[in-house]
Amino acid sequence: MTNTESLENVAQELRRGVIVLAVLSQLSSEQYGYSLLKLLSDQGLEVDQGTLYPLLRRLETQGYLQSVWKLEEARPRRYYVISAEGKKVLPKLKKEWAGIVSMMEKMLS
Amino acid sequence: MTNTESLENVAQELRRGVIVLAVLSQLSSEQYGYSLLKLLSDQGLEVDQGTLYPLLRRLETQGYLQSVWKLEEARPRRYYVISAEGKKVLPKLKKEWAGIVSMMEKMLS
DNA sequence: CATGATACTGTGTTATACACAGTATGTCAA
DNA sequence: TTGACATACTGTGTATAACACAGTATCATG
Repeated sequence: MTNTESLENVAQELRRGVIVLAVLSQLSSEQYGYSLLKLLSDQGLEVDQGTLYPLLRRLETQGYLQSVWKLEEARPRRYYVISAEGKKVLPKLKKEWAGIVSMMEKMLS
Repeated sequence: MTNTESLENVAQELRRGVIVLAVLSQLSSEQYGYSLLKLLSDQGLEVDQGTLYPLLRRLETQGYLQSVWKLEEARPRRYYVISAEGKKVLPKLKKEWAGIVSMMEKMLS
């Protein structure tokens, strides 16, 4: 493992934590996996397919997301939206995040 | 798994990511495991022993930390400090972190 | 002297990210 | 029209890491 790879790993760990929050926050409007992937990367969060798709399924299993297959479009797509449960959790997560940010601000200064 | 537990899990994921950055930033001055544990929790970051100790060993293996046993004190303690490699990586991680924070700020607004 | 805080090691389990492979359709330019 | 590339998803295997849990032992203090 090279040094740059190793740094990349640690930096990755940092980014990893926010993926769930990012996904939940973006799914207030309906998205399918691939469009969400693009939406996130547009905003600066690069997520691998092999990470996002399993994550979506996991969050659905945990009840934070709902999904439907839409077959009427050109190409069949599985659309995800935040669920009622997810909507309850999201503001709590945002608060948690704000807390982390201000904590780290103090710690790093 | 109850709902509160489940929320706790997701919130935990969020916190998890910053632990490495927090640890590296705090180890500019020498600390032993337990004192670091207290130092972090004083600043609002609760980390489990079973998480912190393995993490310290891991970061040492990866070359970001150095450690020495100090036996001369009342009780033998393993002291950790950031290594030269760690000092190179830390500012890069801080930048990465700043990037994540501003990205999430946009995403959540 | 008992109790709780301190201080560490080690193991097993589970969850998770990610790599990798595979499938298939749409689009567009040469 | 065909080849390449983007789109869009599923599924499996593996390495890693957090965390629970257990165990050990010393120090401080009421």
